[in-house]
Amino acid sequence: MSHRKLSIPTLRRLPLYYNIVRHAADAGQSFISSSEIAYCLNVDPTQVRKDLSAIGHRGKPKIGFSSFELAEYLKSFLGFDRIRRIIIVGAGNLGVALSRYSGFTTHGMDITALFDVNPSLAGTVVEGRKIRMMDELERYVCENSIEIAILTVPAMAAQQVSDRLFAAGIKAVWNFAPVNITHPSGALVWNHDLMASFAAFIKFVEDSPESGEGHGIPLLSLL
Amino acid sequence: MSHRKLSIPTLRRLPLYYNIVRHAADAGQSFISSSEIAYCLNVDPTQVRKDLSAIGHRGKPKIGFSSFELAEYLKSFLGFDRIRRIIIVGAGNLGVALSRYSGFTTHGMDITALFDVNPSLAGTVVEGRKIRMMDELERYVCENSIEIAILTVPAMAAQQVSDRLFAAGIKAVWNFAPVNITHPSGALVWNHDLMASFAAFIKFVEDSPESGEGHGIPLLSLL
DNA sequence: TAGATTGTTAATCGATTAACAATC
DNA sequence: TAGATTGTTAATCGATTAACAATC
Repeated sequence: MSHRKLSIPTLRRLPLYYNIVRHAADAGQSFISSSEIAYCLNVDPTQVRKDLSAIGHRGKPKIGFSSFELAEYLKSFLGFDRIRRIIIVGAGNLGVALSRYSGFTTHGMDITALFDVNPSLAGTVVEGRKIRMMDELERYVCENSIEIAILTVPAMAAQQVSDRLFAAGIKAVWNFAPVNITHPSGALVWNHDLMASFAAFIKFVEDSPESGEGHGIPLLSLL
Repeated sequence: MSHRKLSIPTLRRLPLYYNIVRHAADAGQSFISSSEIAYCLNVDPTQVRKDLSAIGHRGKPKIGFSSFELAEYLKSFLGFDRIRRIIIVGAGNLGVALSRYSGFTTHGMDITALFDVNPSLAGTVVEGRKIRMMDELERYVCENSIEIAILTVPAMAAQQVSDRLFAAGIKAVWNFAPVNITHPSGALVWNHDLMASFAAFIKFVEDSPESGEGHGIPLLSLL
């Protein structure tokens, strides 16, 4: 129980374990071993056991982990069974694409609204959600106690918009703009620079020897 | 020169350095120190110097790094000045959003085509590119010597589509589907599971003490 | 020059992996 | 039972950080 502090690598692996275990459970497989999970992700089986142990889940020696139980445990631990209200700020290509992504809903993330500065988008309905104008932002965030925002505005506007979000009470921002955002203590920014990620990937590919030894990279750390 | 093998963490930081340095150069700042770069990303200045040293770039003691020169160096090192042909397979929300993202073009990534199974999308033009049907896939990849594909198909189809991509000669896949893809040796798959990343973020946020000590997380490793 | 910043070697830190007893 | 798999402690590995001489 009482996980003191999970490392970020562990935190990143847990959702991947969930995908695998959920899939096994759905396919009717009763038990799954740490080796099976580890093989899928190309990590060490010990790593898997250690991570699961860290969040307080016990397996059965000789048998493995009950797929269904573990899936439910991870689901609960990761909070996929609880609803969280989230807003998307910036209803451009990416913002709209994310708002249409069904994965959010199935993982308990309720995207309650989209915001944009462009008046021509006012009232446009995307996936059942009306695009709101930026001048409604503060009131909406306060009245609905929103704490998490996905930021998909242009880089130039990211800092300015973030300042408003923090002032309105937002505690965490998932930032897709390729800029560093300064933020008050007590708030968090998790940068997700798609281009930077892709560039690192390309470079990795080009630096790799022509004949990779198949499945040899820790896919994981590359998330 | 001759960087033997850059670590993945280093590889992920380089594009972020580029963003910062390019921005400084564009703003007319002649020189930038490792500390300035490090501060923006909340990493250690030594880290920055070590990374830059690893790719063979030298700074000037007492002065720092020439913003313009470093920006150009990183641009060249990361290959942003060379054109690479890429295809997007899966013209759904995300695939279309990515194809519209101008960042690819400005970083030398030329998205030459989109593919989808949905016949009703046949011929639809997105950002000047015609959506092609899957039966053209193999021929297109071969004839245009495409080596990199962005995979934005539903999870269920990911493995099957990947098999076709590898068979056609694709060497690297940037996979957005939340499933592990088995691939032949010599090919690489870089998973980019948006939901898993977001889930780790949310969990991190909820586990953090209410009063974070502002800007205290290594934003970096969280990319 | 003196002070500031680089480049690099050495020390630290933490994550991954190995080893192995416990167990169903 | 014997064999397989877990859980955990110890060892390894590699990335980050500290220390400091070199330098403009």
